[in-house]
Amino acid sequence: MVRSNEEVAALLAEYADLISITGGEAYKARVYEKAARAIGGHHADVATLDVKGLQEIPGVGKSIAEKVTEYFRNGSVSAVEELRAKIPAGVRRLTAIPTLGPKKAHTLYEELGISSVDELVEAVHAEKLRDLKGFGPRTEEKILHGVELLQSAGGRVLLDVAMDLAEDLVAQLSGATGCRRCTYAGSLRRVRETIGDIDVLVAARKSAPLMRAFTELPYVSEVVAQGTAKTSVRTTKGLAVDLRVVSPDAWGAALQYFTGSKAHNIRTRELAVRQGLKLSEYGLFDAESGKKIVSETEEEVYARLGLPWIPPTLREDRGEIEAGLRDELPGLIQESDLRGDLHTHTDLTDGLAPLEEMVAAAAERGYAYYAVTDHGPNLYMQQMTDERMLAQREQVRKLDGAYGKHGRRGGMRLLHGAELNIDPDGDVDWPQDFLAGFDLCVASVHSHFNQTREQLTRRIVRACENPFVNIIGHPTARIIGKRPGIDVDLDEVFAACARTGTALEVNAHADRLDLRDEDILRARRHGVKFAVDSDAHSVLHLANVRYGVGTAQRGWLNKNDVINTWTEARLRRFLRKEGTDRGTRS
DNA sequence: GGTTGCTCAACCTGCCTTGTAATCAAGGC
Repeated sequence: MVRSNEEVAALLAEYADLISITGGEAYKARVYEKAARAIGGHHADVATLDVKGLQEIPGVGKSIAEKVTEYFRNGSVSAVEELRAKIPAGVRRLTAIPTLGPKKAHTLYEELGISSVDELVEAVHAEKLRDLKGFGPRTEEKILHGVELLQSAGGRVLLDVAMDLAEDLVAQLSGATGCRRCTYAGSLRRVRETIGDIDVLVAARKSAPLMRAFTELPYVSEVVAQGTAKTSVRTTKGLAVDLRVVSPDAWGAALQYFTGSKAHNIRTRELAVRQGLKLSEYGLFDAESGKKIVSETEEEVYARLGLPWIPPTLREDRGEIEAGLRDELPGLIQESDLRGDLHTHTDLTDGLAPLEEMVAAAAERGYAYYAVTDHGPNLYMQQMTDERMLAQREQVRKLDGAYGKHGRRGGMRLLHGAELNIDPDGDVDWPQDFLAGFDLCVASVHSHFNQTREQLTRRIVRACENPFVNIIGHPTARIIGKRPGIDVDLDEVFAACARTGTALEVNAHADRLDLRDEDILRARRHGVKFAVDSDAHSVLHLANVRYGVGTAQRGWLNKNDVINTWTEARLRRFLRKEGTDRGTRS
């Protein structure tokens, strides 16, 4: 995301919160929330736009456009400052506590002057809340509990953690009495990079046995709410899980509804309304007669709205409705399209498994080719030398062809490569004559993350211009929840990649997912190619490519965009950087 | 406050589920 867009999005979101806390018009708050999302996801830098240009962003009208330009002119927005003066920042933070919304936060501030989480905890212990209207002993307990959760878990978990739990839940509930169908929905089904809570959906005639089976699972530590339609629990690891039981004939409508996203659902709902229909989790109905039209499958629901079935990874209101109406949805890349993995490690450097084991596991996955790319010598802790790298190459050449592809002839081909370190100047580990011996090179940033934007941009562009660098590994170097991405002019990097025939990685490791979906969308417009790689450091990691494929789908990639879906011959041509202005090797 | 259909007004997805005490707030997609 462009940094200035991020700033403006945060400012507008804050304004929306302040409006709801001060009891302003609900619609007004919603409009600012919507504009914040639209600007956050906008492809161009909003700092470069004037009022007219800003108004072309959907959801941004004259008033918001003027506030944005005011922000870039003065560094602040007077309307926001006025509300900030009324409501201390800490009050807004109170609403992050589960079960405590804007109304209660406002009451706490107005009546007791509470403006921070610490003050709130103190007030609860002093039993000051009891005199307030709407606050009872249970509310006090819930607030303390909510604060604890807020401070321990921090909310969202990584995709792989959520997926492991969800798949187990689905397996368990599928075996329960009366379960007709069971799957996970929500942001997990859309393969978002982090998951706030897991939504599990079951089709059954009677809900009670399912709810019971659910709450009795061994890793359920707390039942937050239990009803006939919905039960919410928290697991021993602090994850929130909702189970919803729906009637089997409403399965499609419910799945569509609970998969979201909210923004996507708003759009589908609008489509329904315009056609005199009403869409809810119970089905698609005639608005006048109330007669149910369809609800059993997602395909039927979408079809009746005039849409093809939309893959969950696209359901973010990023143009998928419009594309669907024109019947121009992309043919998304699938995991089965991957013919190989181009970024993996062995125990020669920081991997856990020896070469033979990694290669055997790759062959097991049915790959047509597989690249071994251990770290070069510039990451000092890896203790790499020319001799060790060349010895590995010899070993790779010997194994090449020894592993069959599903037992068929013409076995999996092995590529010998390296993951080079892009140093602060944009140079990499070895001189060109040594690099020429590799089949491919991934180059990545591993240190000096705090250089200036100009330095970082130049650094990566120089790496792209190296005729032996084929893939930029985890391009922003972010670690989700731990380290933000480097401050780099991605548009300049994308242009350099397109110009030099350098692919960008979609690193599939769940704590990286780098590039991220939004940036993939932008890069694609520059004509960049991608490599969806596991960056596996162990046999188990090879399977992480599923998250990379999900992320690539969220970036609207088809298989032609991804070099490791190509045939070996086409891939090798790309690796030689032929036909680009860096096609000087070989 | 923005958008839509049509010049100013109507509409905004819209309803469900749950818990708690307050006759409503919070949270969900």
